[in-house]
Amino acid sequence: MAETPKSNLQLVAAKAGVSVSSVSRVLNGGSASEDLARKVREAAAELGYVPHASARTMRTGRTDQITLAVADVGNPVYVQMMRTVTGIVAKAGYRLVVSSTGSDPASQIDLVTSLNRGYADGLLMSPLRITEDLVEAMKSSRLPIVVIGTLPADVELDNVRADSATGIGLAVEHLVAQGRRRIALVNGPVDTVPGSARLAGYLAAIERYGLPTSSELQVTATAFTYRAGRKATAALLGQASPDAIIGANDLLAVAALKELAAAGVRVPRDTAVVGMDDTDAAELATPSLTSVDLGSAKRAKAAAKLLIRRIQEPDAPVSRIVIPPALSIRESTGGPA
Amino acid sequence: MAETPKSNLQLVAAKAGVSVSSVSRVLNGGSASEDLARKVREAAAELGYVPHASARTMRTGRTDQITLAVADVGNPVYVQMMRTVTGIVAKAGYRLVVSSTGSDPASQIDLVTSLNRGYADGLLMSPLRITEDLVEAMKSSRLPIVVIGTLPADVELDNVRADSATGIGLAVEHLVAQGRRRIALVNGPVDTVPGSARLAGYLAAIERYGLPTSSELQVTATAFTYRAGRKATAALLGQASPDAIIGANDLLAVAALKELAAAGVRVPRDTAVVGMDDTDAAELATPSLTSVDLGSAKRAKAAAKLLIRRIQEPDAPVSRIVIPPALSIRESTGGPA
DNA sequence: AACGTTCTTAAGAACGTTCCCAAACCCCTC
DNA sequence: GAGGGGTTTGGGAACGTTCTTAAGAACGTT
Repeated sequence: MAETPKSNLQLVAAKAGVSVSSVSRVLNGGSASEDLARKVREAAAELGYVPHASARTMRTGRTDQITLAVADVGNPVYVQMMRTVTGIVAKAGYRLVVSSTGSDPASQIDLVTSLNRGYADGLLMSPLRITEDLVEAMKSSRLPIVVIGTLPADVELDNVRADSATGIGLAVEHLVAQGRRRIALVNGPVDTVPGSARLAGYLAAIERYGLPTSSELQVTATAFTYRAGRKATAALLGQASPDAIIGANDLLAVAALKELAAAGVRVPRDTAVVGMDDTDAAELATPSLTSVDLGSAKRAKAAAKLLIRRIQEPDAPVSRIVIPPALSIRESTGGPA
Repeated sequence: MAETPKSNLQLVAAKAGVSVSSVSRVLNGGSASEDLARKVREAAAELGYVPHASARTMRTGRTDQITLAVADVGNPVYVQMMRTVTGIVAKAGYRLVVSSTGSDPASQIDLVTSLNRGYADGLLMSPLRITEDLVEAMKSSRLPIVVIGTLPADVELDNVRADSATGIGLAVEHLVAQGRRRIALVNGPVDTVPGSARLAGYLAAIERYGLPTSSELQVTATAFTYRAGRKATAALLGQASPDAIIGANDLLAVAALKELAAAGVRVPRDTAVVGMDDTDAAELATPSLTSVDLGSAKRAKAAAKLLIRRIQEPDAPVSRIVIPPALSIRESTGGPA
């Protein structure tokens, strides 16, 4: 390989015949005579000088990195968030470090404490499960953290949340308007933040419309994944015959679509299906999937901006932002092809 | 917030009543008397000491970070790679920095040179387009780079490549065995590495089986995305009536499925469809998608291991690994439901 | 009791940068 | 031509860690 020699300020200074501090000044846009600036720039270019990130961090305390922690890089809703956040963060001059934590609270606590190691200026996280310990760790962090998702009311941390309850309300309203009455829920684990929120929203909406609230219409997948969704839907179909199914996220809903197709049930004629998150997967499904847009892209965008603001103004008041849901109607509930 | 005080070795040393170097020694597992070790550990725990990453990097030259550069975080094949790499890399004690470069060569060159800033110990990249400049930049990098994808033969860099040509051969063989003869290709941009490889593989296979090689059977999408795939397939159907379509990746193939459905063409009865990459999207599609497994997970795994090895032994001989393809047969070519 | 050996601890340099502060220089005015 | 202001440049400390080197303590040997 055509080795680029390792270079530093000192070498550049020597080559240009000036002092180290002058090189630093020129390269960081400080005031300098034209002659000096030219010499420095030439020497730097010739040596292929690039500043050493850690050394700079040490001196300035800034890393120009932001960490995004997600439970599962394979979940399309996180993919959507990553895509959005990458853009925002890059525009503000930060690099994005993506960390896949799994759903385990312990590894998330690790992540939060390791933030104090100083390899990021801030943390963006969307925890699936929130424990007291995690909240404690987040509160005592020296570096800013913005949570994408719901937090207990008394926690003084910036956060951007969805409104699952209203979102499910939209789905139920839409289904009821089409004459559906036996509306089932294929949920993810209820000990997770989205899982519990969606169950509560479902129950509230069902009651509001005076629909049957049989426990046979509620099943819980072991995870928010396609595979778990297939199993849960199979169990559901074995114990009830719903005329509509709401999946707690798009993957579960797509799984329901596939399981219904395998069972010979026609969608939407016999059973309508609604997903949540309105990810790419909803559009790609066949039939395309009506889905509750919980604003994941907007949430990610708002959270990233919030974090960047807080890094710049650590003492700004705590913000809590709620992104309102919307319904994207597609074929799986009789919408346009 | 319950501020954790900022702590460093000096504070811990003062609290324990010992020297800074002793604290460092104890915490890094060097030899020390039991008494000293105990005092140090107590003081460290009490202050909630965590070592400062950049300071350590400065001294040791290691960052414990590995960067993975992908063109598009939304492409399921990259998602698959990310998932695999995250695991391998974490097990070896590295954090993963994911960088979304887009398909622009300039930003990839930026990335390579910025590697010399020293915020990662190595780079894993899967470039869509390879230019001379990019190759030059990669060759002159001081830090190890492993390329996932095909490189010009004379480039002395570790790389792990797929065998698209053989992969397409498998697809064509499978289709021909079912009596298909008008086999179309929905390709991505041909100025990309996968795009050109797939076109070449397609042409070779078509010729090998003595099939008609009409240019009307070949269309090129503007990108490897669903949306571009819909347009390209629509154009294809306007100019030819293929009895099979090969998509250059799963997203293009899913787009073809949807476009065929919209046109009232039955899959696989009228037209069979094959994708490439064998991602989650293939299984989730309806009908489920036969797909050429180009070993993306295996490639990512091999590349990550190669990079870790090279970081540890910079002078190891250059490795070129080829992962053989396989065919996952599903409903879209008449496979099992 | 003096000396050598081994083990434990401490002092201090170094990594590459930024930035405060002081030195050097230039130009103008009296 | 000496004094003053302003601008340009350089010296050197500091960030927090690791690691080399050396000093000191403890112990055994002659």
